[in-house]
Amino acid sequence: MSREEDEKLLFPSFAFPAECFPEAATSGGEQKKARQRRRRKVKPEAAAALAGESGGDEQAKKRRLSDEQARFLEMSFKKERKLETPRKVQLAAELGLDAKQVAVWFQNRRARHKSKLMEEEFAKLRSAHDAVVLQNCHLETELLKLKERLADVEEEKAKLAAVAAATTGGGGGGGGGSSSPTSSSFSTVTYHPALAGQFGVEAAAEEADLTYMSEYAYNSYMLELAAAGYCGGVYDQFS
DNA sequence: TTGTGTTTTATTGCCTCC
DNA sequence: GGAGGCAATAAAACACAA
Repeated sequence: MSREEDEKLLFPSFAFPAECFPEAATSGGEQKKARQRRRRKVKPEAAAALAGESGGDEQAKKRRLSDEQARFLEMSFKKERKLETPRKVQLAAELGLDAKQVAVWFQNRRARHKSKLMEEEFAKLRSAHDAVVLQNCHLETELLKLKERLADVEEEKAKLAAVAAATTGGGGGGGGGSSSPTSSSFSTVTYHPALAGQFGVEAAAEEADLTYMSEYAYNSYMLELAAAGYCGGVYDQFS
């Protein structure tokens, strides 16, 4: 399985944007490609060295470090990520290893550390991304509810206008001063004249923008509506 | 036991810095 | 130009399920 396939399996629905990898976008990217193109074999002399000078019998080709050695190196790594030469030589002497082995161990340890950090960073980015997707979903739902409510209000408005036209046209001053409009199907909402303009033609475009509002802006908008007396179940949480 | 996946140790080639 | 770092990779060592 190739590395790319592997990564797709691990991170199926996520791709870092190109700007996350400035080096890949510049000559560094070419560098990387060149490196990937490279295919090498272990040189015969290196292979022989690995097999041991005595003809490569039972002599271990790769010697695993003892637990003690590994623990000691790990402690050193916690103290300092990179070794000055004298410290490297000292460590090697203390552990009975080659200075080169110590250098290689630190090199590999730094690589592991870096990859772990990247995994953590990836996890953080993914959870932030998921949170934004979720919030977007909530906002879309809210938008739908608002649109339904708007339609109801428009309908009520039309009915009231029709009633008003009928009564004024008939000439009679039909009894009593209190004329606050009410709604049978939308009784928790007080239709506020000051808001009438907001729910006209421009309102549709304005509402569409809700989808892209930040949570803060969205909440502020809802608070404004609540303060203006435009209250309903949907807005209860904001008032 | 064996096939397979993962981890660890080591090498190679390129780059940067002094 | 040599030393040291890094990315990519090879291959041994190890873990473990079947």
